Amino acid sequence: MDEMTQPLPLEEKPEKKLRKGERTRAQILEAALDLFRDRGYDETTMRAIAERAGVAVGNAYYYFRSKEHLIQAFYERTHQEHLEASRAILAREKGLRERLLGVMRAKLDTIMPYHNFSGVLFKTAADPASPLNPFSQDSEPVRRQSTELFAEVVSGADTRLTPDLAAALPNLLWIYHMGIILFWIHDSSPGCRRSYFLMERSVKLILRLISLFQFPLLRPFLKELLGMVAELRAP
Amino acid sequence: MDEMTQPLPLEEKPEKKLRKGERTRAQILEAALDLFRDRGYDETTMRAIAERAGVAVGNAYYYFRSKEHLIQAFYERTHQEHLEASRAILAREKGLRERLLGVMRAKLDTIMPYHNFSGVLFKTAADPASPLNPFSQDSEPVRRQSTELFAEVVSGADTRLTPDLAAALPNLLWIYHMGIILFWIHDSSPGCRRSYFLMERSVKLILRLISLFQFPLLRPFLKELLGMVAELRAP
DNA sequence: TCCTGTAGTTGAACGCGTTCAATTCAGCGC
DNA sequence: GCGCTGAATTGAACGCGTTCAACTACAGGA
Repeated sequence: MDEMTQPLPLEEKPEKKLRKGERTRAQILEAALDLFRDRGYDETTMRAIAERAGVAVGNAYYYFRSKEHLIQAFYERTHQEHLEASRAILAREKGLRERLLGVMRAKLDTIMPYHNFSGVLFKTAADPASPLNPFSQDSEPVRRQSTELFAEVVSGADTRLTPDLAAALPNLLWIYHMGIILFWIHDSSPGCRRSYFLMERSVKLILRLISLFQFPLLRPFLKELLGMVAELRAP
Repeated sequence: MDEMTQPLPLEEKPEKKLRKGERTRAQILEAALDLFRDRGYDETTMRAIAERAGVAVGNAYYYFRSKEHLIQAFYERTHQEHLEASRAILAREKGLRERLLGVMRAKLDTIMPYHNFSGVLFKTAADPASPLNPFSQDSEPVRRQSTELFAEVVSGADTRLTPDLAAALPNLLWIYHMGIILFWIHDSSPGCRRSYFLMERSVKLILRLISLFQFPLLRPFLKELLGMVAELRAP
């Protein structure tokens, strides 16, 4: 119901119709999200979206390159919601465990309302050719923001970490959180409680692992793990 | 080039045309896989498949419920190829490291020719509603066979393992190998060498981890990890 | 006021996956 | 041979996402 996704009025010309295209774009997006929520993605046609928005089919393609790109708008919306929910948690909690747990729980809470049709959503997201897939160039901003969030989870905590581990953790945690989401997508337990269970237990395990890595016995192992990740990130 | 995927001649009637439908089915599948490999999935039309198979387009739908179901045939075929390639390796190698490395390398070698359209493969596989997704009831047989393969990798090795770890390893290794495939799908490096690199390095790490778990210091951690996995498998 | 270029808009048309009523084929009892 | 039944096969047709040549609206300079 709220106004547009990327409302960037660079030049403030007249008050009312500062850019006609932006209004049309918002109408199309709103129509699409409404229909997606009501009927599901596959059951919503571009013709129906255009009709509800009061424009011709071709016009929708003037503002959104494809039907999938309409999903991306939704995707970014939940992403923003998660960032805001996380900010409150990170301002409150200081322990690494509480911070990670809070951010991960906020993530699941944010996407929970959309579990029904998340399948189609992430189905397209899993395609390497799709602009929606989390590893693509197209979604680099969202990925970077997300990784920075985990960087703040780590850096703002009162836990002491070795520099190399602290540097690698944001990316490792981002991959970890993708794994939890992948599990959640396939989770059909009531309320997705298995996903919450897995998340809580695995967060516990991660913190245990982190503290274990303080022991000199495990340092070589950690070194090798971090070396591998570093080499993969810089081909 | 070889003959059909599921050649199960239950009744041996005449020699040549024991079941006409089976030949047609094989022709369609062969045409589809050839075209998928040469042009990719999206660029291959059902009309092109039918034409190459020498049948009408509707006939393809008599044998395969959808274009996606043709993927499943591919999935099972590469799976079988991998099983056979692995058998030779497991008969030869006795070290756990060599066995796991060999099986994982065989996996990548098997699916490499199809890297072009593997994206679509995982795209459909990621949809929880799809019968193709690796966690579904429908693909349980393949998943079980695959897990049993990793069970043989572990049980046939000369490495000594604690019983609880040995019991959980097959499932953990199956999940690990899914992760490698996920990386491979998004790997655009020449010859997918990054995937091979990740696989080799991570196999090393896994064996290091396994030997580390012999130390009493890490036993509680292992216990907790195995406990979590067990609880997730039996909801 | 007219001209011109750009942003915005249209809808017919294309190729696709998929469906299905209609048709042919193959095997079997008589 | 005949008739029957189910398997196999056909191809036109449907609805879909997407494209694009053509059109309109409008701001700003001459």
